[in-house]
Amino acid sequence: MGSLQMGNSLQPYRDEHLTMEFDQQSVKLDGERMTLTRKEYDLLALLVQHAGEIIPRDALLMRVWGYGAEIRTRTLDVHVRRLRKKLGGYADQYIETIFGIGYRFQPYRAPRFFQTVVNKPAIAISA
Amino acid sequence: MGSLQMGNSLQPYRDEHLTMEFDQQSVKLDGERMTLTRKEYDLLALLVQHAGEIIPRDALLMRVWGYGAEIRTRTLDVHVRRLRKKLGGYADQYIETIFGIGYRFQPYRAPRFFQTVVNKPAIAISA
DNA sequence: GCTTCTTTTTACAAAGTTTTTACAACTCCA
DNA sequence: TGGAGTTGTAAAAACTTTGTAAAAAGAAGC
Repeated sequence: MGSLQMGNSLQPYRDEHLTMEFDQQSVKLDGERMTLTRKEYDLLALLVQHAGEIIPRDALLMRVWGYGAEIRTRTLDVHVRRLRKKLGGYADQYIETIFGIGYRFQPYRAPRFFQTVVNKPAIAISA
Repeated sequence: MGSLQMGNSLQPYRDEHLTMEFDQQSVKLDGERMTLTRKEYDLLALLVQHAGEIIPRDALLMRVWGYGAEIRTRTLDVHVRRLRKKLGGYADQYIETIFGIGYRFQPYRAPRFFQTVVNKPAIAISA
């Protein structure tokens, strides 16, 4: 408990093109540092930390923005868009839209056959 | 916002070709993930959860759509059709029309001779 | 004050889903 | 076997959700 970074000392994420070191807040795409704004980083980090799992919009808005269910906003969509832009050609590969539910980050070339990760719920976080 | 499932942590359904995990909202046909829309999923889930039992139209319209008896609509038929399409060659095996009453989901190769399952009423749910 | 960068909102377009419509095909029973 | 009632089906319409560009609002530094 009571650590400076509240429970964010997670293992780095690493795949063919993307690496993300949570303790340094550094993200690299094909070796080049991606400069993300605070919200962009928070959003990507949350998605990546639950790679392979669907995260509902409610949950993203709650965890990244602190918004409750009553708030109606498009800021999540706009941030997803900017993340995708910065991810360039890999955008579609990485950030998947689950219509009517939310988004899912998929590790590079994660086989599409296995849509969910073993031993983890399909919907990772609830709002 | 999206009301997907309310506390339905039921046992998964599993047979020769079809598996359905209610807590993950995942449906697989011969190992391949079936992508269903919300209403399609809700409808199939209700039918599968009462496999072998007839569910009247009224009950389906009430439980999946919240419609009362006074509402006249063909949306149930259309959704059944789309489910059957996605079930491919197994459609007739799985989703049975009970003329004048409703529909019944039958487990794969469930014997047609026994029209009702032991210890269960022929008509599962009432509206 | 201005300037720059970030975030949110607005307004509309695009995509996806659900319902209705219209008619064809089927079932049941007098 | 004929016809009323029920279900199947394709296509259109209605509706909902997501994508996108641009403007507005907010925050931090000079």
